[in-house]
Amino acid sequence: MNDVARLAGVSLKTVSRVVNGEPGVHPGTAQRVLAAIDQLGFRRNLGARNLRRGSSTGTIGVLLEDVANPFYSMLTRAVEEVARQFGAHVLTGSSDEDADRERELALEFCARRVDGLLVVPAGLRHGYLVPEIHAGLPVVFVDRPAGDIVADTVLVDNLGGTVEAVAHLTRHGHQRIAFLGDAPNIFTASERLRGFREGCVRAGLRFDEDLVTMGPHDDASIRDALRRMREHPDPATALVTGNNRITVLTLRALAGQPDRPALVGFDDFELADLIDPPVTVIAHDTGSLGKAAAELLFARLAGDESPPHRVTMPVRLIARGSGEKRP
Amino acid sequence: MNDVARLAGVSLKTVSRVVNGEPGVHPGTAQRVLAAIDQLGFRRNLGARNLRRGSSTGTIGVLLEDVANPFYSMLTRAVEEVARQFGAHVLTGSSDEDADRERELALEFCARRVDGLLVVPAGLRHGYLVPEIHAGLPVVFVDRPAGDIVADTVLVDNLGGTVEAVAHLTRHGHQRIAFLGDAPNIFTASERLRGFREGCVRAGLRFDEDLVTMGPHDDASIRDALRRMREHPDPATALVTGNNRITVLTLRALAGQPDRPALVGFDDFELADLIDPPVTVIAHDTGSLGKAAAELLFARLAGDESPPHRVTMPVRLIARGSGEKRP
DNA sequence: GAAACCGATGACAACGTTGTCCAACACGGG
DNA sequence: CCCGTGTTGGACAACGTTGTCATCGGTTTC
Repeated sequence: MNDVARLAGVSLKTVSRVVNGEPGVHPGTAQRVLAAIDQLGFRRNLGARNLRRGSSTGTIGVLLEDVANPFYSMLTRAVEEVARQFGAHVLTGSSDEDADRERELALEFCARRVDGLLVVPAGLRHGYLVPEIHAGLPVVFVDRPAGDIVADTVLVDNLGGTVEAVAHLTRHGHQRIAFLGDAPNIFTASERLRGFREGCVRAGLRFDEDLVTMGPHDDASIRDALRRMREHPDPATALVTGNNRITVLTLRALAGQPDRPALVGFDDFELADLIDPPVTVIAHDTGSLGKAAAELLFARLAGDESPPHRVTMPVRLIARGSGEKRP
Repeated sequence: MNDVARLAGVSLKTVSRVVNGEPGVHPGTAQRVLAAIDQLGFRRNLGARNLRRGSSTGTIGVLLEDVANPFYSMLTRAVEEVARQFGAHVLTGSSDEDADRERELALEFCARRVDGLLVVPAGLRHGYLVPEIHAGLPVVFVDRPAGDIVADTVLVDNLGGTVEAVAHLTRHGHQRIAFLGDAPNIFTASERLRGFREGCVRAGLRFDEDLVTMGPHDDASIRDALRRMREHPDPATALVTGNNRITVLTLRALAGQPDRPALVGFDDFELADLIDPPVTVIAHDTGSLGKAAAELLFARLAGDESPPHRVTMPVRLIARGSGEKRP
């Protein structure tokens, strides 16, 4: 900025005035300044500006498990969209379901003075965020609640969704239903398991531990679980899968096999309708989830001081066929 | 930091020393300082630190079309991974294939003093980046080259891929092959069209304009193109689709139709193997693409001053069945 | 016992920007 | 001719941090 001032033959402050469009600069002078800026390729340092003005950085941090997972990338996109409306930008970080990494990233983002944080929590302890929240940093938890603090949270109706999945299968005559869920320390996984139990109870089915396999899962563990469920003395005729990744692993394991069980998967996914048979899913709008969370965050930034919200987004069953096979 | 100093009864500088782990601080003093830091929930302001030290911000910007597109989210993830190794973070922005928005985002990121920029260019003019590049900002273009400047670029073998797609189809007896491509102003789309032509020539086929339909595409335009190709006096028996989105739209349009044409799609996608028939694709490793680009960027940041590189990543045909149907 | 040295600490300027305040100047009215 | 007024430009401090250098006890060394 000094160089610009020198080249234009004006003072530093005048350049600042021009850059900020403040009134009270002679048009001719402004012209000279702009020319100098152009010639030198000057770009003002937003960091210094924010420091001096004490203003916000116009950046929000998004912490999630893996930006490459379609579920989260849709979420990120929705958040970016909202952020854009508010003139903000998005810093993303993948925690890989590792609480330490999540914490590390969160604190790093705080040190960069993000205006707010959107977190899909991996860990269960979030006490480390208390000082930040206390200092005025808005934090919204998405998809899973914070472990040990109360804060704004936007969830999906995990329980209702799995109850509905079981109901759908029983409506089509299934009595023996298996559940393939993710690691039980993950909130959504345990909620969905709870919903599965609840669904069984409501349908008057006997809840059978043998038919439940929780993760973490890979190709082998899925095949294993499917084999056990097939070889059970009273085998399952249908199954509920706990998230999009498990559903895909299951579909791959079942591909080409005769006598495939009926299936309802939690989470919709692209091409679910093109698989044979088309996959019935419990769908929730990931975009809306991200949008709701981001809007909540920006409402806080705009000064909303009401007590923490806890929003649950609805889910809906999309019947495509895979759940309708008769036992 | 002042508050911490006061609380600990030391000078500002001593706090700075503790925070930075500089030697020469009495352990007892350091203890007091750390206690004060903890009590006040102090977190140093990285912006101010970078300003004073003139050091880098440890942030790189990634500009792409849409973070929600699986192709780009895998790219982002790979970039994030490399960035992490170098202790950097990632600021993402979706340009939505809009050159103005891309420019706006790029300049905004520059004002935030990102250390480098990874760009999947939407526009064709990148002169606006020249001052920045000249000022030492490394920029790597990914998936598409810059319009009017020379810079590091990491591409995919678009031409070779489509040539191979056509060859695969002709090997299986097809003589009439259609091409469904994206908007011709998009580099990858025009390259792939070029490859398609080239493939036809090499196979000794007559290149027929009637069988080529370029985008932008939506559901209706795809159905339209498919209808035209079916109703052609000498109809196509096979088709090549120009990217993952077009492939999916096409699959959906063809679903349930009798007498489906053989198909080879550019870009691999999840579940391609589970569709009936499994979809033969020209695959390229998006992760490697992002990794290569990010590594190039960080090499520049580490001081590599060699002339601009232009890397082309290989593609490979994954035959799954959809390309093998006899005409 | 003085000189030299060491470890611990602090005062101060500076990074690039902007807000506050004042100076210089031209102009018009009395 | 003087004063008020409005327009334009500049000096200076401050944002939160760190690098440089100085200070100040206390200890070792000759």
